[in-house]
Formats: sequence, C-alpha cells, structure tokens
Amino acid sequence: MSDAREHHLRALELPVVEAARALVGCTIAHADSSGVIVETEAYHEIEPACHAFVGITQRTKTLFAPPGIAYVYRSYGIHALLNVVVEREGVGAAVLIRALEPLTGVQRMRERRGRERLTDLCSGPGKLTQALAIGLELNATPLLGGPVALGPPPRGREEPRLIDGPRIGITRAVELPWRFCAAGNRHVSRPWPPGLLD
DNA sequence: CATGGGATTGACT
DNA sequence: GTCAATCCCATGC
Repeated sequence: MSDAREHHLRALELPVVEAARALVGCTIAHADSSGVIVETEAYHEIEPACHAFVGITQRTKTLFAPPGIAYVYRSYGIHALLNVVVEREGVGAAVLIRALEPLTGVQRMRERRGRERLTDLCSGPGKLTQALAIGLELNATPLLGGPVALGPPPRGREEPRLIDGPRIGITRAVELPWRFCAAGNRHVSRPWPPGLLD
C-alpha cells in the first residue's frame, strides 16, 4: 500500500515513539533559517519524565493539544526547548527536537549563536532554538501554517538509519530507549566516539 | 507565599 | 572532569 501524503504529515498521526522516529529527517524552519532534524526524543504522559505526567496544568496544557502544535518551554531558566505535540487531543505526548543539521540561513544562525563552527549551531535542544530564534512566545503555535514550519525531508535526501538509546538529561524513566539519532550524523547533541558505529 | 527542581549550555579546573 | 547561571512552574505550608 502507498500513502501519497508527505512524510511529516504522516509522522504527526503516529504514536509518539514512532513519530519521534519518523520526524528524524524532516525539516524545521523559522526566521529565515532551517535545518534537518537529526535527533529526537519521545515523551508521553504515562511516564514520569514527561511534563504531562502531572496532568493538565498551566504549563502542560499545550502537550494535550491536537497533533502538529509546538510545545516550547523554558529549561533550566535559560533555554527554550522545542517539541512537536502528537497523538490525539487530550493525550499528553510530544517529540523533543534535540538537534538539527543546518540547511539554510546558516549565516543568520552563526550570528544568533555567536559561533562559527557548523556543528556548534544546532547540536542541542537549546542551541537550535537560539539558532532559529524560537522563543517561548511560539508555544502553542501550529507547525503547519504557523511561524515555525515543519516540513518533509529535503528532496533526494536519503532516509537516515536510526540509532536509539536512553533519553538525555532526565532522572526518571531513564530505562526507556526513546532517543533517536540519525546514524553517523555529526550534528547530534552528543556525538558517539569513533568506531562505535558499524 | 516560599521553596525546590530541572528534557542545558558554556566556562573553567 | 566540575559547576554556576537563571526563571518558570508545580507543590506544599
């Protein structure tokens, strides 16, 4: 069977872990810059690492929105982190975008980041929001037809092979292998040592 | 109303 | 390797 809809649209209809896998390779664009998603993590209300675990509050209500909404929140009082809300309205689930491979508007990213090296621009969830000028004001905005644009993989780009592993920086539900990286990509937040890949 | 704890990063030893 | 910055929000008194 086939599905003519674009890859990112199908990803938004999947359960959160599958969505996290499917979103690797898709693109995110904002403020004249864009990049290819190379690292994601899945979060779901059934597990305590997810903000939605506590239920609907002022902070978490965005997580319970319909698929395709941006959940942007402040981390460590400093950084804005971008998530893609998925699963049906009323279910708290989202995919954290942890790293991008810079695609367009790279010079603007350099200016916003104050760094030159390509691998310093979007290789972390706080870095990529700074590079793309994504702030808390974009929380709850749509990722289709909104200011932040989720798009399909660039034409002709090979589908990435995925590496999974435990999520980064959490203290609860650490056993779930819900982090997904494009294998061998140098723009992930924590590059693996040489030789670890086959 | 006070408190504690981060889905991180960058600077420093 | 260690560690501070910094602020929003959930929780508890």
